[in-house]
Amino acid sequence: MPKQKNTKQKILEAAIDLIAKNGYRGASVRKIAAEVGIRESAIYNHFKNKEEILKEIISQIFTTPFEFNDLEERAKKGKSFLHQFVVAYKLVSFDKKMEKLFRVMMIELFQNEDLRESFLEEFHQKDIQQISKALFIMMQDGLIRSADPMFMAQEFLSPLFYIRLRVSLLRIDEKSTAPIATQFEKHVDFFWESVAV
Amino acid sequence: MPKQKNTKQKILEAAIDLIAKNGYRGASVRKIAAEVGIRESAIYNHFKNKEEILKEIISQIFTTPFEFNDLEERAKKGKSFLHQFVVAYKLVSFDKKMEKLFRVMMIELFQNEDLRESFLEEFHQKDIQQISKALFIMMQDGLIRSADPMFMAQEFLSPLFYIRLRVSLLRIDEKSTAPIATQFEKHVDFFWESVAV
DNA sequence: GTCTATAGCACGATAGAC
DNA sequence: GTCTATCGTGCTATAGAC
Repeated sequence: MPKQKNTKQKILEAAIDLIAKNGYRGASVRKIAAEVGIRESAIYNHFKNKEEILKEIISQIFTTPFEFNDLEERAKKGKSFLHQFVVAYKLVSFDKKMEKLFRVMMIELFQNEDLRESFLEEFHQKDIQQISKALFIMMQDGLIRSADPMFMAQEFLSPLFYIRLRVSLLRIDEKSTAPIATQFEKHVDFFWESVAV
Repeated sequence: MPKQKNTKQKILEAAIDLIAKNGYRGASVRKIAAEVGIRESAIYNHFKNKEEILKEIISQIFTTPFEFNDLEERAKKGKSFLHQFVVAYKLVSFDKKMEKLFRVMMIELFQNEDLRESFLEEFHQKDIQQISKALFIMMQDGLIRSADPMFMAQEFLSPLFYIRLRVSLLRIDEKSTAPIATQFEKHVDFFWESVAV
């Protein structure tokens, strides 16, 4: 089934584009079909209804991108681990596909309960857990001062989220992100200075 | 014109409620009228069209709540100034009306260019400027370490924003915010420990 | 300033031919 | 798997009576 998958994929991509611009309600089946180059009725050969399209998109959002399998070893390096993490975070922030999915997430977050739960449990929690694990190791090794690792992880991550949000907003209007792009790295410096022993 | 204002106010309140739930597109003139208890056509005696309702709501969002006229004096007190700011920030985060407006802002942020500009220029910039001014004074007084005050202000504010976002999300589903509510104050402690000389 | 009535359009979805 | 045709509904907005 190579052709079917192709059309289904096209529908999903068109839907992501349109939802990222106008939200779920603004992305009508008509417009999605038009963008793909088929009729509305053809959509229903690939998805039961409009909501199924959204559900499949939402599942794409939370394919957690930041996972280090050798976390313990990396954490021993202290600041350079955090730096690596932020470089990966920055890359995702500027990746076109991921940026669109981020917009979809932010738009629908307040209107879709499933998405809210995934946000709090996956998006939020998974990063927190990974960073807090690393910070805990750094505390044991005496690299950073002692504190609640979970809370410290949130202090580390929330400025990154805010920068990402602003990057996303600026790029919608095609404004320059140059002054903001360096803030990712500046944050690591500031944070390390804040917690290093 | 006491009666006219009353109806207009009711329309605005109903619109805020509905937009906070379903977004601008989901808040139809029909539903707004039904909630107020009048017919759709009557709405147009108070607003030129649907968009005018949104514009008036947006203007309400950015009535900047955090302004200290005696900022210089307060800043000299160091941590307790930051604590005062956060208490005010927390109050706004839990205020019912402000919480609804926050939801409206977050929902429409990615779909409304005017709102985006106001967000970046008012919501973001105004707080940053005030906090950075205070931090600058603290640096001069040797209370905290030296750094770019604007950047440090952002490091102070962005975790607050993230906590506020999570509070807002939890409250939609009427989940407990008890564990999260204390994070506002914990953030001040953590931040002060990070920058205090 | 409210009502009834209605215009004109876009929406999601289905039936049935090819 | 795509098409044409169509249904029923909800939408914003206006006209005109009261």
